[in-house]
Amino acid sequence: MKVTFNKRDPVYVQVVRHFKEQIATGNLEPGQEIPSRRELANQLKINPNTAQRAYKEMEEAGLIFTQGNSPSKITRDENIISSVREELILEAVEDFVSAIRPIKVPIEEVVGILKEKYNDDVFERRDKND
Amino acid sequence: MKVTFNKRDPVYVQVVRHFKEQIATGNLEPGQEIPSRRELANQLKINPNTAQRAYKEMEEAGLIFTQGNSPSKITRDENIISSVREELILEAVEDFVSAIRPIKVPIEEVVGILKEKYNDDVFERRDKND
DNA sequence: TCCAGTGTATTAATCAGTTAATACACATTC
DNA sequence: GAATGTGTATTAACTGATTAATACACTGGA
Repeated sequence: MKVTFNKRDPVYVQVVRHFKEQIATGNLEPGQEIPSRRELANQLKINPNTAQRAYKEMEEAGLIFTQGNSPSKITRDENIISSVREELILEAVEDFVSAIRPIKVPIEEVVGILKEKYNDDVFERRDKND
Repeated sequence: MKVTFNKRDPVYVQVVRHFKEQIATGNLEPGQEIPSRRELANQLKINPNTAQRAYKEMEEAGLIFTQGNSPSKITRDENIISSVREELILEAVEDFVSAIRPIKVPIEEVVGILKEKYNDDVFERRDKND
């Protein structure tokens, strides 16, 4: 478990996003246990309350569930899981579109640059994340 | 002059971005006068100090220049202007790539969704902005 | 039993951004 | 020359979001 934080977005938002990505890619499986609030806080060097806030959001979104006082687990609801993936993709695309449209760049030019950048640095990146 | 603000980013940042877009598209021409700090604040319903901060950033970035106490003007440096366009595009693409890559979606699928969304709502949008 | 680890809740402190209130020098216009 | 409208600077207050500190209740196992 490792997350690289940016300074722009709130930490708890970034934590939620990280879990969503892990769920979307299947890296975290349905029913799988996730670290306790305190342990996550230790691992990521963040405050336990920040971890708690992230988990609370995920719980309310149905991404994880908690029984008694045992560690939370990833939801087993496949509908939720697949919609997480869709949501992440759509959100990224919509942000991108609203960023790029005001500049009035032809779509094909955008796609060209996009493909180029998408394949960039893929080797170093593979070392880091997988 | 009209800008729709989101709540995520600081207002002064959004103002700067708006001007960059206008410069990049040629909607604001080299040497063209822009509203005074106080007038911009009036138009956008923001605090004069926020307008001042935005202009200060733009001045430091060489996007605008100010002589004496007459209203600031768009730079006449074509290098800066074209690099603004490049910068906006590259930044958007890089943000998008780093948002989409962790989800491990095939690039062609992404491009498909992107093209679809890019052409979406183009009619209503045209009414509003042009 | 008791204790360590869990989830949960409450309150305080911190921080960035924004707004606000003034002030000053300058120049253009009336 | 006075007035108005520029740009610029300084300082303080406010506000909402975020993070931090602390406490409480529960439970499963040693």
